[in-house]
Amino acid sequence: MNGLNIKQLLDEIIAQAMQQAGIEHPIAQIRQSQKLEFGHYQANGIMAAAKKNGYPPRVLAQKVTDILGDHAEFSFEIAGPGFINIRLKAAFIEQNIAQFSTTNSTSDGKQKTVVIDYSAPNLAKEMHIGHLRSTVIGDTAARVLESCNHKVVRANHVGDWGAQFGSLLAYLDQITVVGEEISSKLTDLEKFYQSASKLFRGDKEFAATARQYVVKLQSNDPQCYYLWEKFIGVSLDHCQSVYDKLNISLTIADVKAESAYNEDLPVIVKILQDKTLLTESDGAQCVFLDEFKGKNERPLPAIVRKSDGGYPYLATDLAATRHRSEIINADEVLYVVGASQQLHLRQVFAVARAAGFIGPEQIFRHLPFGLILKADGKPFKTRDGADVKLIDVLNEATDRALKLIKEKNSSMTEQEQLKVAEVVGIGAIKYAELSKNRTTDYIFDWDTMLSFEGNTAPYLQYAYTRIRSLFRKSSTDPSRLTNPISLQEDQEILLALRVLQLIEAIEAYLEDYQANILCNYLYELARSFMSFYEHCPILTESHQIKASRLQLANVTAQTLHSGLALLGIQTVERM
RNA sequence: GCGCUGGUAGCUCAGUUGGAUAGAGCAUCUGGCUACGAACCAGGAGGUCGGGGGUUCGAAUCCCUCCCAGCGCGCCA
Repeated sequence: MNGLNIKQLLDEIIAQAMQQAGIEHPIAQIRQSQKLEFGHYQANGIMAAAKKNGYPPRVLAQKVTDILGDHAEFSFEIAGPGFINIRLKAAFIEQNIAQFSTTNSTSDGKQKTVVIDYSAPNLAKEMHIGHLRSTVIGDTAARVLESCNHKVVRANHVGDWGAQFGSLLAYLDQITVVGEEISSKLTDLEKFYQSASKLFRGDKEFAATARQYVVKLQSNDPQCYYLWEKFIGVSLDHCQSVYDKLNISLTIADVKAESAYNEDLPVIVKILQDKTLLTESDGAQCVFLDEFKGKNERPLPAIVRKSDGGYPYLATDLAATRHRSEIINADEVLYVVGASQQLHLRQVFAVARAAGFIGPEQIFRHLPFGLILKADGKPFKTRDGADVKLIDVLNEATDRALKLIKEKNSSMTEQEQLKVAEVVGIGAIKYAELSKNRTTDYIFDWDTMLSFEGNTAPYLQYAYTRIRSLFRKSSTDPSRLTNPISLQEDQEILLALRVLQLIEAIEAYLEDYQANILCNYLYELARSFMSFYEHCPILTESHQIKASRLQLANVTAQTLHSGLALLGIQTVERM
């Protein structure tokens, strides 16, 4: 974003004044104040600097504020042990809100190519609740980076290879009559998976056949390959329908499946061998790096080829690093993968670096996330121990939203109600996910997850509809508003300031891709609007005030809309 | 055993990298709808920040130690 970053501006102004006061390498430590009585922003760096230079903190603070003098845009006040509380003058906010635009983008000018590895369902299973986090978190990162004009490569590293496909293909072959359309057998995927795995467990003959199919698949047997391709196609279509319903920006074109790296696997091993990184251990080809220790301080291998000649997923992941580094030429690669994979990914990155697959300037980074748990702290499963299907969660969400809509607003057409239920229900799920700290486990409870009150997506969406309603009521076209915004009431000033802080939220988000920072920002924005809306009449005011407040409401709506869009959450005109 | 996470209000979670009297939502209590939309607003109550040491002007945050929970630690992905 290249809009005004107030925090950054203040950082420069205060640091410069500190320097003039005799501080070397000053750090102003500007923060948004927690309480209004401490101003809009505060500088916390005076005390540390004073300490370091042997001044009494308040004396230094005085010196700095004297240098700053009677500023046109800010007022400064010394408080407590040596804080400088900063207040923005209304005129300053008015002037900047007039230039505000949500479509401004990146600052530092450097466009990066960022690969984001996310979602990555296993095609041998139906998508379940466990896929929600990676999918939603990764999609947000993709949207935010794109909004900052970076080039984003979405990489959906789907599992489409390996032993678990043996029984599926054997079963598919068994139930398919020659000449019959295969996809008709796969209309109910869930039933298909269950039948296949039931046979695999209960029928020894079938299990043996299934194992043969694994071998056949790996040796590119034509019939087997044909079945596999069909199966993968149907399975991917199923995933895509979930993505569409969830409003995820992934498409079929973003799929780069595990099998896509099959031909690279021997090459990877060869390179490792040529670089003398390989050691044979118990028949397996391993890379031993000093930094990895297993149980009892034994060296921990990264196994790139198993003793049976097969390749483990570490080999595939290595091939993927090479592709992303050398072919895509990524500046940064983000892996949105569960926290339990941490050691694995550390090994992947370390081996890839040792082998030269990753250049020294390239950043490969794991963005871990925790588990979704039940209220009792155990992993989230159905009563009989099965995974909860993602599509069921989404349907439950829209059903609940629809029910609520029917209670609250029956004037909409059936079709509109359904549309709004989708937007509200799906928004609630995504927001519930994104508003929590990425790295920790969290409790999934239907009622809190699908709550439509308080700090939730519907609250933000509701704020948006209230604004849209204002424009309907007053028959005003927001794009025709050209009048300036005049800020009188505290609620107006705080709301306008919030709007201007969007850029700070985005930059804070990009530090560590913690979406809850964006959520918190949007929630505070919506709250500020609600407060303004209650306190400041709009449509009943004189022309000038009315126009100003409508203008302020309009930039708020734009900010809510584009902020929610970064999270992949939509808005509606009515709800 | 070793490593990585985490332990904050009754519940679910924040806490901008060391700042002021630790904040939200839900639940609970008190007010506010012949509506610029009450999916809301204004306010109250609720805390030994797992325990104990330490570092300093200042600690939920950094260090040490102990307790508890989750995850990971050679050929599943």
